[in-house]
Amino acid sequence: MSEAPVARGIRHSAGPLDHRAQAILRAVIEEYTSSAAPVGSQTLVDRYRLQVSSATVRAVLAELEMEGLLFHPHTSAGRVPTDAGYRFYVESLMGEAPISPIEQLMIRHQFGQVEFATDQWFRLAATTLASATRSAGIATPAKPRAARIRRFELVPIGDRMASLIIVLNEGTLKQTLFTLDAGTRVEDIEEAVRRLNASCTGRSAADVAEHLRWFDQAPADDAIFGLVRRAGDRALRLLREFDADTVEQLFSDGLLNVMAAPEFASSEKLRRVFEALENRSYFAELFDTVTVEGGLRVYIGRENRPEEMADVSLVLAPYGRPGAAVGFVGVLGPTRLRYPQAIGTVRFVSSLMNDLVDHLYA
Amino acid sequence: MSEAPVARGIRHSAGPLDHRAQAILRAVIEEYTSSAAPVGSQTLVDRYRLQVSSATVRAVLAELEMEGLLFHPHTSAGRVPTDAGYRFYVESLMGEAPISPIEQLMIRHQFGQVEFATDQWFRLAATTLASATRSAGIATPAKPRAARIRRFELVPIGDRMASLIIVLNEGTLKQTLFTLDAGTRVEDIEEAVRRLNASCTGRSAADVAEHLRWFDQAPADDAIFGLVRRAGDRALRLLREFDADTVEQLFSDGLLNVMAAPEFASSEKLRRVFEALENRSYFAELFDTVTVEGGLRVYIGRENRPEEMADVSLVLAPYGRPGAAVGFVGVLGPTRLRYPQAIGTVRFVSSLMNDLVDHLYA
DNA sequence: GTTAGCACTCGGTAGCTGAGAGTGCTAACA
DNA sequence: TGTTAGCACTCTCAGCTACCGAGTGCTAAC
Repeated sequence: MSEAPVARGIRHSAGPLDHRAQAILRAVIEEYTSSAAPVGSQTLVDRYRLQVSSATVRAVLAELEMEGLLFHPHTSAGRVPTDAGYRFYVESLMGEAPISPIEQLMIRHQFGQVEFATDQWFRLAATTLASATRSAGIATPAKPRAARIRRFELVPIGDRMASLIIVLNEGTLKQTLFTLDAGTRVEDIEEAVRRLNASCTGRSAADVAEHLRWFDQAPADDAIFGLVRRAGDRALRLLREFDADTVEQLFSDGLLNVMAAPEFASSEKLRRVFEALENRSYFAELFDTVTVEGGLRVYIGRENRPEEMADVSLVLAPYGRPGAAVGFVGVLGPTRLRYPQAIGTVRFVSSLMNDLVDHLYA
Repeated sequence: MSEAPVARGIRHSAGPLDHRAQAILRAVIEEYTSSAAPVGSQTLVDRYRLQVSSATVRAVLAELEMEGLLFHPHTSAGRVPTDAGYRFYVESLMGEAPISPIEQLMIRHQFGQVEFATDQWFRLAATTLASATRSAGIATPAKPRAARIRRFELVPIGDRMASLIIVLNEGTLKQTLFTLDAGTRVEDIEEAVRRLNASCTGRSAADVAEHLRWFDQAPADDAIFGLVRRAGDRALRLLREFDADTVEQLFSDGLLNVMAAPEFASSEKLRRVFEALENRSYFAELFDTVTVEGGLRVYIGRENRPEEMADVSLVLAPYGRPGAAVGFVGVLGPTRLRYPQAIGTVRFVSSLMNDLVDHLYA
């Protein structure tokens, strides 16, 4: 997996960049970020109060190109940042742009609205990130490493059906339909649930498997034991599926913002990005390497492994509790991303999500 | 709302089309559907075994154009069907293509896999429709007109939090976090749940509101009554939101298929379609007019009200139980849709969904 | 009513040109 | 030694023209 921390200053290059070269690189990136067109020496002199002539700037640009931080689409075009250029910018040049107090207030207010709706948290996170950065926002719910059972419920629906509900430690619900034998009595159901809860509460999938084996020795014709065993088996399968599934839900919003970017006008590049998003295996892989301790990370262009993501950047931050449940929030946009804003916003939203999760453990 | 039934044969035109004209219209549409390029007279003669010359075909094409069923992008291009042309084709010309037995089997098998996972049904429907028609599939879960409560649960999470769970009649779950007063006893919670269940089971939001008023007269300092009242209020709000929200969930899959179509290469049209999809109010409106009795409907191009949807067609079918819960499945693609297949597939999938819902009421 | 023949229309492509943007180099300068 | 003005050079892009070919619509003959 590619190493891509935000705040480390490695650069494999010939010479260090002097102050002026850094300032010019920064200017190129910021200009390109807003204009999406190759940047020429004259433009830089005009707009960035450089106290030198365009000829000097050209010399520096050539130097930056030698370093691999910029490139030339063709002879007579201006310069465009390379992935390495953005990386250097992100690590050493940019100032992180904290989100404005007014905007913070608005976002906090929105999160206040869904304080009690756990299943809305991550959706709101994605939506917020999308609208604040005018890029795509992505988010996953906080997911426990190994789910633990807090409670079972078995609610009859119609004559032969019941809804088997499993409440997990963090309040997450899992549900499955469950067929009842004809004439199953309500008291039997209640007793079965009581026994299930007595023996499974607080246990993980592995533990539950262990405990269910115990029921195998019970008399096969006992209605209650039968129920317990079947419900237990079903629950076990559900839990194992849940545990195995790293990216169970990945919500994204604001893909329209990305579509609007001129680099994706041709629709073919865009299509490939969408494909990469739909194929969640990349994210599963990513989430495995981003730990809560590691904090926020930035993946620029080709640093993303799938070829389809070569033209986009990803700012990703985990949230939650390392030992317990972890989720992710992030921003996805063209490599020409406004990194300071994107990083500031992702950091802010992930801290909000942290607060929400903390409430569950208070 | 525009009337757009599948199987009615109204056409406001000068003269009726003779057999040959119909055959030619059909050929144009089927050719255009697969080639996406304007169809010329010679192509028709070559590929559709018409026993006349291209000159004759040209005369007929001109006639069909007078009727408003075809049009000419420019003088020297072939013919392209108009929305009215497709409509006539759908209503009078095409044979519905039932889905192949092998494919039926495969689809049934997939649905068998999620038989017990109610929350997966509509997702699978959308995915199936997308891959079977190579267009976008859309689906909503079956939603009761007015939700009725089957059971309450209040499961403590951490010290001061609980998860308030409401099981609705069809087994749907609603959940919200709930703060507990410090030192709330487990027995009190259990008693409160018992009382809530006793007075609310089987009731709709309106009924519950009525019954909760009764608790207002209870002593304010009684811990159990306090719990009951707060939980009841919260539940009520949740139910009302649920009832008010027509298009709570709209799942779509296979938008990539639509992106691949040449008519959407320019990405701007595509963007507008995506916008229309994201803005669910159109679907809310649509779902209100499509009744279970009315069955499957087709909306072609500009028959869709939002301007953004002018270039796409929608095949939509309801499923579920008229009195109880209704959901929708459908296919969305370019107006150049393979209507026979799309309609056949939507019909098949909606009947599968019907079967699944029926199990809940058996 | 059908067909062959033909003139005509028009979009798309290829090729050409000039304008403009931006470079890299060089020689002069502080 | 670093900076700058000047200039030739390169390459894209927009606009123009010419041409090809697909396909039409009309007409006259069958």
